[in-house]
Amino acid sequence: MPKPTFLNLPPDKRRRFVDAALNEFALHDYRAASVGRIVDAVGIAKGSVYQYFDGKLDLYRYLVDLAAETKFRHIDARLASDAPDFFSQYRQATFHGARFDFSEPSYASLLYHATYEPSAPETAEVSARLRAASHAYLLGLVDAGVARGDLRADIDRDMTVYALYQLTVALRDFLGARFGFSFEDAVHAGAGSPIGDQDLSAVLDELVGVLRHGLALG
Amino acid sequence: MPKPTFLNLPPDKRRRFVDAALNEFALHDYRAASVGRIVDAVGIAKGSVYQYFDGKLDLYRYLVDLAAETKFRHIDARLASDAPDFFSQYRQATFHGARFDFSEPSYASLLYHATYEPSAPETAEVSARLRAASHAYLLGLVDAGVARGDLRADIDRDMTVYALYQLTVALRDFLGARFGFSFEDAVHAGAGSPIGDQDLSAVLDELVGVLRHGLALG
Amino acid sequence: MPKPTFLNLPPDKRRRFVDAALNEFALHDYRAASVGRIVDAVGIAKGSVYQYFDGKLDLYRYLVDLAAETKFRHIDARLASDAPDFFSQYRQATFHGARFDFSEPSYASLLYHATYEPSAPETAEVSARLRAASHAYLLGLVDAGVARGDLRADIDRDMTVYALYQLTVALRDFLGARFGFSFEDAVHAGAGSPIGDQDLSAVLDELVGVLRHGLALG
Amino acid sequence: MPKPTFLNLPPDKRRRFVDAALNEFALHDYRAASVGRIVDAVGIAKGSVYQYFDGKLDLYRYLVDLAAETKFRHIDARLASDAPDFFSQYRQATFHGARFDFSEPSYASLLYHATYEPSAPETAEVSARLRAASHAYLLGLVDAGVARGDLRADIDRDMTVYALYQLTVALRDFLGARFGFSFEDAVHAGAGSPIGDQDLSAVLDELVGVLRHGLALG
DNA sequence: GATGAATGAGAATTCATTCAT
DNA sequence: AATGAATGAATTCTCATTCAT
Repeated sequence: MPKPTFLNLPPDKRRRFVDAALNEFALHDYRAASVGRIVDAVGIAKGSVYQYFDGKLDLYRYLVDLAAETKFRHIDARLASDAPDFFSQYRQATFHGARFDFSEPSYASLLYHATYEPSAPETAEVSARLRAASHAYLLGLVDAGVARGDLRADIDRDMTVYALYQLTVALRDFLGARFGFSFEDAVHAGAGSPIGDQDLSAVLDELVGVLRHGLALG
Repeated sequence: MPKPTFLNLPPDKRRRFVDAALNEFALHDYRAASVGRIVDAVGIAKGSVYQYFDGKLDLYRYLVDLAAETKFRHIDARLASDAPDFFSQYRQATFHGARFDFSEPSYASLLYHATYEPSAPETAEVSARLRAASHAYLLGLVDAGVARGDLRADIDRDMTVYALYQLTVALRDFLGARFGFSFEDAVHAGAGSPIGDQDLSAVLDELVGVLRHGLALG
Repeated sequence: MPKPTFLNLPPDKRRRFVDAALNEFALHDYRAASVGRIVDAVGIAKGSVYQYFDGKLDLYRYLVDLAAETKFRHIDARLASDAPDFFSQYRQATFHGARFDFSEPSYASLLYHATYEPSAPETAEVSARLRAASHAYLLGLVDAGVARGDLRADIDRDMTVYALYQLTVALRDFLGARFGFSFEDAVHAGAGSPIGDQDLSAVLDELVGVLRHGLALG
Repeated sequence: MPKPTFLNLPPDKRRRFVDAALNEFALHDYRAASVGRIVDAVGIAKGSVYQYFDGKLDLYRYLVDLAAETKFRHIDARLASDAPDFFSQYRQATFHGARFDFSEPSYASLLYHATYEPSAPETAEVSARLRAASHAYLLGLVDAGVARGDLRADIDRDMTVYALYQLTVALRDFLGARFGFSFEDAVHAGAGSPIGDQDLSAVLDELVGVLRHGLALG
């Protein structure tokens, strides 16, 4: 948890600090991220970080939570309120999630790292929390879909959630590969929507198609 | 690439070295893995590592390639030769892949780390090569499936491969979560097949069912 | 020396500050004591300490002097006025000193630290002054004892004082060891007289016996 | 415990390292002692210290043990073998102990610090071991004295040991005060016997006299 | 008078790599 | 071929003190 000192900071300074920290953790995983580089980038003293947070892990935890909340809020704010079926709901959420990732590549990369972070045992709890939040979100979607009759009632809910989660996360890599886009570069370059909505829509159509009907012929 | 010195090593010594190194990289990601711990485990001098390999990265590259080849060979050797359809082929490959992971948890953990390794920029190429090999393997399966008429002809081949790849890799986590199994513990404990063939089969049936027919009702 | 700011403080606030500071220096030696922990305990700003005192050393000096004066006053107030002999005088002073230590473990621990404080060169002068005060006190006792004929006239007065001083200070450790008592715990727990007057008397009888007649047989 | 690396060091280099470390811990207590200053003095890399020892605490432990053993050995080697009475035994041991302290002021100061070291909780065990060794040594002397009839049979053995211990340790300060001698200066200046045997003997005669017959007249 | 954010030198420790033997 | 001691840059974290508000 950030200390009061951090919360009392002038908004501009706080923003510059968060941006630099975000950048560092987007470009390097937990172990490789360096407190020294962050303070150099912001132009403050090393000790200040420890006035703001309890230490590197505390800062990391804050950033991951911040990124997750921001992304979820971004998505929720854009979901159509008229209840469509499960697949279009998932499609919408994924669409806006991807758009968020493009516009905020630092958040996206941080979350990606955090998802697979094995670089330090002390981060396990952070990763677990992040996964749990995503799973809960998807489980809600799936259960509603089953209730509404969009999904087969006999599916293994946990496995379905796992599959959806993995496919959604993997979208990042797939889009990168297909459209020659690198989130790492984007972290340096700042935002920019390098993949058009049309392209993104096409990919999602394909993905949702597979999810809906499977791969088998007929 | 291993230096000649390494290849000329007495097989037993070489094996002990590989085992210890495997263990280290299974338990820690690239950055966190320690050359010192490896030499301590084997009981050789630190300098020897640099007589065998160009450095930590070179050793890592060697181990990842070794693990990948070993796993692929293990799977290929067990695939039924009479041509089944795509889904049963994928099911078989995945089944034997999982069995391999259980019996060789060090290889499995190393490969898992390598798949998501972002801890050091210098490992990017190793990870990329590993992914490329897996993709090529799956792409072969998919193309054959399309040719044979098992799969719809209009699917996006790359996306299909991506999806299969992710779901296959994620199986590790899913099985761990469902059956309370930890690969990290297994690395310490040695082999042992903690999940019965029946349980594994049930999970794969479910997964293949989804892949075949999708999630939608009717 | 405390600055006027400190002396003008509302008595209650001043007391709370002194208590917290006492506690800190009782639990840690000079180097290890933390200004930050003190202000946290009192709930004031860090800068205030520097409005009250010139710095950590100045505060430490004040506390040591305060503790020494308080302890001496405590003892003097309880000494029987009818002049007994030297040994019963020393016995009385030591008895009340020990009682003071039990009832004010923070003062006691601070003084103990200060007696042996080598953790920072800048505290040397404080320790020296503390010793000098104790020595002067004991020297008065000894000289009176010689004058009165309680003590041999040919003793080395300085050495006698040194011996008395050391034995008195060491009493703390001895009582702790014998009765399983920890001043550090007492600092946390608050006062309480964990060693009964009877036990204390028995120990002092023994000590005074040795001082009086020595260790030799017959 | 020193690592093999340290034990395999060329004697000269090892000696230079020990000397520098001894100096550092003689001049500063555990907390205040700086690994950095030691390596600067020896002219080696910081990392080397961690090739030799597990860390600062391990090094400290080694030095304290070394100093204690060296001092005990020094004393034991000089004790007259013909069994005198308790008091002359104690006198001899103390005499040679003091001579050792003068000739090896670094050892002496280190041991003095270690005796009263409260500067870090992690050193508690080292101090406790040091005290225990001294107490055991003195207890042996006392028990033999009682058995031989040199000491009264009704003395409190533990208290007697405590008293002897304190007085012996305190001799350092007393001699310093009486003869204007500073161990800290001596650590810088190197050895030299600043106090003649005659002076030392006179002090010890006085001390032993008090121990033997007490302070009381007649 | 009080505040508390900023400072920055200093601490211990790690570890891949080198190279003389 | 093997050794293993030496390196030194890099890491996180601490804390008394200052000073603008």
